[in-house]
Amino acid sequence: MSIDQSDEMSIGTLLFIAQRAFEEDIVAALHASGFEFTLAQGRLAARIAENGSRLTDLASAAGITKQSAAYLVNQLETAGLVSRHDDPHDARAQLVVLTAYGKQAQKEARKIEAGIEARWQKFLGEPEFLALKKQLLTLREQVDRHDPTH
Amino acid sequence: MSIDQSDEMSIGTLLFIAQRAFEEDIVAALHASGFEFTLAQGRLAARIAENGSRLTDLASAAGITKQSAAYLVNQLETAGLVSRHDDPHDARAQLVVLTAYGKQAQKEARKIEAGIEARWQKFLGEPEFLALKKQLLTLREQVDRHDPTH
DNA sequence: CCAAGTAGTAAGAGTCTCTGACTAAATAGT
DNA sequence: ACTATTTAGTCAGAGACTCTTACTACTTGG
Repeated sequence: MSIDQSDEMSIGTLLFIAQRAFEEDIVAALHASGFEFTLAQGRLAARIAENGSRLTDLASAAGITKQSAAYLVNQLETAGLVSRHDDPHDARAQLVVLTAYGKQAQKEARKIEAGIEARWQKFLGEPEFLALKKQLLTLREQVDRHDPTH
Repeated sequence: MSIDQSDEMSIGTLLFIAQRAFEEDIVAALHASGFEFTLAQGRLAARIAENGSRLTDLASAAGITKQSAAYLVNQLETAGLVSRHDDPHDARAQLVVLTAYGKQAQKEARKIEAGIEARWQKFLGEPEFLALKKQLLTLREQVDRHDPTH
């Protein structure tokens, strides 16, 4: 975000435009495929690990409070996309796990994502697209305070 | 946004992480400099042209409804960052213009932005950083439905 | 001059997020 | 073991942002 003119667009604004276009395309395509969820729900669901994730970890990964994460997990649960299970190793904790339906949504989301990436790769050229991803990955290592590898 | 594992991070998620880090850094730095505004206010203010912008154009550029834009402009006006003027060429329209204080905030925001960009450039290397910006700019031409050059 | 389109407002609801305060379980240091 | 601290999650309430629907006023193109 910035306060500047549109003809001197900052990298923040450029990231914003690309990022939102990506998200909107996914939500629209998922909607067209019969899956109904919101941006915030999707962002959280995207961070659920294969064998389940703790609420606190999801919140941290998504960069929101655990209260906000709980709100979203409740909605995903109501929608039948995730279920909660007690963590066998910690009686305080739960594991949020994708249901079969949730995994179906995940599969569809991945397919849609791959389609968008393929389209973008065509716009930019393959080497440029791969370079873009690589640079964003490098950037993430520097800026993501929730990066699990930190 | 996606539903996938963190170790197979999509470009959407990577864009999200970088974009949010950028915005959060700016808001935090502006706050430290004594300017108080929110992400949404800043995103809108960033799109106000030198000689003023119409509410509808701001809304379109920011990708929100004109009602939402009006809500944000009201807040920016209350905070003394912008003022509204009648458009001399169209009695229906207004021009939203940065006040002197708003321009001061703009100047500060640009300085902060430049600092973040410099830091990122150091992380990535200059040619890689410039390539990143160029690729994002190309992407914008393809995906931004609100691009004025479309 | 009239029909259609455009700029902006008004009211109200929905979504997402936060802060502050809390319970219960785990853990570290006596 | 016992206690203090930390961690996982919940509850309640408020605030920020956005949307939809409906409207007024002005402009523009026949």
